[in-house]
Amino acid sequence: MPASSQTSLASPKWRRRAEARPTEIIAAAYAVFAEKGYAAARLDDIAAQAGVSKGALYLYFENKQDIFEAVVRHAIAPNIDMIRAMAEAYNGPLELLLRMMVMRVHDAMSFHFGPVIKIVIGESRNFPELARIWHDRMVEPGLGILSGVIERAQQRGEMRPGDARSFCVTLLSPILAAVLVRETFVPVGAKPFDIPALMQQHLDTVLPGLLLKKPAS
Amino acid sequence: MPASSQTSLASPKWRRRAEARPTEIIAAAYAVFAEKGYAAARLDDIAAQAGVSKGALYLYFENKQDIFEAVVRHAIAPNIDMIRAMAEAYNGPLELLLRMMVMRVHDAMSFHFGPVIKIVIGESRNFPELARIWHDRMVEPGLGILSGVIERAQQRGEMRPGDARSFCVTLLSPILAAVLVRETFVPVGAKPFDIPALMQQHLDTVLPGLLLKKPAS
Amino acid sequence: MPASSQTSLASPKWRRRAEARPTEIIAAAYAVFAEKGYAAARLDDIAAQAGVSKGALYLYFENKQDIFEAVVRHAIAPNIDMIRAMAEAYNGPLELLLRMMVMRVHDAMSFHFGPVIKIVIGESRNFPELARIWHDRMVEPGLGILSGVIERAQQRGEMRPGDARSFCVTLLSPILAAVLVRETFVPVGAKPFDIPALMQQHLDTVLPGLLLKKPAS
Amino acid sequence: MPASSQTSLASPKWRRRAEARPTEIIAAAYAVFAEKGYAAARLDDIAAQAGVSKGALYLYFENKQDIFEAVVRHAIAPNIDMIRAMAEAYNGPLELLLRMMVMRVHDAMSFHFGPVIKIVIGESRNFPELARIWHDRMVEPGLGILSGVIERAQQRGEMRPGDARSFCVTLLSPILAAVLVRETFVPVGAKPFDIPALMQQHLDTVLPGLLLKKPAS
DNA sequence: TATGAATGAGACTTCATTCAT
DNA sequence: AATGAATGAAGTCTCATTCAT
Repeated sequence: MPASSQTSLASPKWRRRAEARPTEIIAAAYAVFAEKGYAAARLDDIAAQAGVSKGALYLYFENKQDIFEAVVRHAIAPNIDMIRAMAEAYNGPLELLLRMMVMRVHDAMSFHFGPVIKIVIGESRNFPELARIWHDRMVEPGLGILSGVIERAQQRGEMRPGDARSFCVTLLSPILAAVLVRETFVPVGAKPFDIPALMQQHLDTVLPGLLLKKPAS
Repeated sequence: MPASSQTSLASPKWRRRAEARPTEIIAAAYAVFAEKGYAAARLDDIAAQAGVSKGALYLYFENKQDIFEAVVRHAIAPNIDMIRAMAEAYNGPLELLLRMMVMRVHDAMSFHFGPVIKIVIGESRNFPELARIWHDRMVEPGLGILSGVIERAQQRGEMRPGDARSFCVTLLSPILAAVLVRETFVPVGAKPFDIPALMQQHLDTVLPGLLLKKPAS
Repeated sequence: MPASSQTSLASPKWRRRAEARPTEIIAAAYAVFAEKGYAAARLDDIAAQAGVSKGALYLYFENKQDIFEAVVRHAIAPNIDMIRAMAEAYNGPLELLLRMMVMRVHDAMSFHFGPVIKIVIGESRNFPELARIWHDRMVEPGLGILSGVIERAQQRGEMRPGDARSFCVTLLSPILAAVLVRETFVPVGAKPFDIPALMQQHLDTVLPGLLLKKPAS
Repeated sequence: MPASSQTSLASPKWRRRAEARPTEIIAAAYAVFAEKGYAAARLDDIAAQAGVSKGALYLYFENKQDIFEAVVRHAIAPNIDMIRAMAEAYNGPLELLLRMMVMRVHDAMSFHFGPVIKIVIGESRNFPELARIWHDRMVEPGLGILSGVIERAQQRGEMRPGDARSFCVTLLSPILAAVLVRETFVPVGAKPFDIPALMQQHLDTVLPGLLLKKPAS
């Protein structure tokens, strides 16, 4: 197929800029990985879904794992940035900040992470690099931001003392549980949770035990 | 945990013990699945770890999925029974019951489920039957038992009103989160949680918001 | 295996005479081979159908091929003997003898050989020994007997001259064809032949061209 | 018949010829199936004989059965078309048409079907689809064409009355018998038939009993 | 004589990766 | 930059045969 000479100058067929390709592949890969899990996802399917040939994947990525790492990075980056920005920019009552941050994490988990985190969890033994990426870029920064907020509040006397990272778990883990239930068990017949209502009730239950009356300074 | 130590004394090479075989295979399979995940676990490895030939697996199980289902059933059965027994037999203060049940779930997750639930989660799309088993035998009964306790306490006026199943999530989800972190992220450098301490602090934070003063009857 | 002393005198459990076993196995094997063909027939099934253990097969037969050879021998022996007896004992008009012999072959093919000859044909490349048995014990003797009858009739001037073995083919091949059609194509929708009627019409058509008026001596 | 002789001149190692591949594979498969039968034919051998890797087979065929079905179709198609064309185009004496059609069938059986029909027969229980293909595309159309010729001749008073399909069996079955003998028993020592001579004698014997003097109209 | 658990070679099939074009 | 035919290693599963009891 000596098409190169013709294509390079005239082809209106391949006008699509090459820079868009990796993103398209990542989007396709997200969909396929979400549906099949890591091992069962076939590069054929990813290529077909992305509208490129199987060989083209290797122009942009090293191998299958590299593609999944890109998917993970893409899913993580904007969300953690947003959470960090929120924590830094906020300037209001503590309770509202906590509620907003929790809901922010909920949105991310619910709409962007669900299928991916399942794979990261399931394949962490075989592909520790995936777990490392997720930890280094999502778990650790996320916990750092929220526990920073908590620690500063503790220093101000607005929160009860205690291990800040554990408080993060108390606040956030229902999101993880609810999303995993939705992704894993609802398809086989589990009664779904109304996740926003669940989180509302959770925070209403938990926050009073965490927050201290601001000392009348 | 190879079974050789037990076998070596009872027989020169190996004695026929048809009844023990399935259990040995399940134990070996648990180990291999825990290490590799579902797809990457090789039947060769399971057979080798169980000390039998590859073909012998098929004397006791239909196929790979059947082996994993047996692993799941074995991991689940004793624990859910124990939790149910505890809820039915108990006859004391509510708070203590809740604390005991939560710690019971923690023990199960921590020592028996961790690696298995990761696989069930990761492979639920490809093997819904696994998710179904887990849901029908563990999630639904477990939630049923605990939410039953909660609802009865609500009727007695000992707990605040609200969706009982959501309260279960509030109580239990830190266990899931902590175990997943331990299994998934600690191996790649995450700072481990002191899970018992975390649970203690969690319950100390949450229970006061859940329990009502028993009306002075 | 010093079990003989006990079994030989007292055992009421194994009263069934050992001599019957091979025959039972052969009968079971006939059924299984007929249903599955050679390669797909499993010794498990043969053993189960015969009501013995798999290992027991090897007490009476060398291996799978040996079992099938026994099946072939059993299917052949009585039939070829009967045909030979008929040809030797007969003492009547030639046409009737020919009709009787053809119908005899038809009965054998129809009721005893059908499934077996299919296998012998299909596996002749892999197991030439099967083809050899069939040829040496069935085809060659059968053709010999019938062509002997024909040649003697030709010498007496009662049949037209020509290659006697080819005349055998003219007489007998419709049986083969009809049985193969019945065994092979009727199960997938072919309109079945009324084989006796077909053979009647065939002989009515063919015999006049073969037989000569006996010279009025 | 390896294809190397053809390939060696056109390309240094091997040129991409996607269109040729399936045909080459079918040719190789024909040879291997003919030698081994269905079950014993190994895809390794077919691939090696076709000069491709094992995996390449699956680029063109679904699985082993699909390959054999392609072999069957390839063997059948041209022959049945030719026979139909002959019956439709012919415009001469009936006896000559019958002789030509029988010899046409003989050529097909003798040179193209022999090994394949053996497998179809032998494996019809396990792979009814093979029998169905053969029946629907070869047996039924073939019988239809020839019995159509016979029925029209009967209506014209040129053939004796009787079941036309049974007359087909009378005419054609020696071909089947002779080819099966050649394929099955000659390799283990059977005296081979001179098939053309056999068919000549067969037709000379049978046709006089089938044909009627054309009424002097 | 009889068992049936156990073996292990070998088959089909899949799919990530490569490479000539 | 792009293709997609081709590879080949690896995995699951089957089953004839063996052997300790």
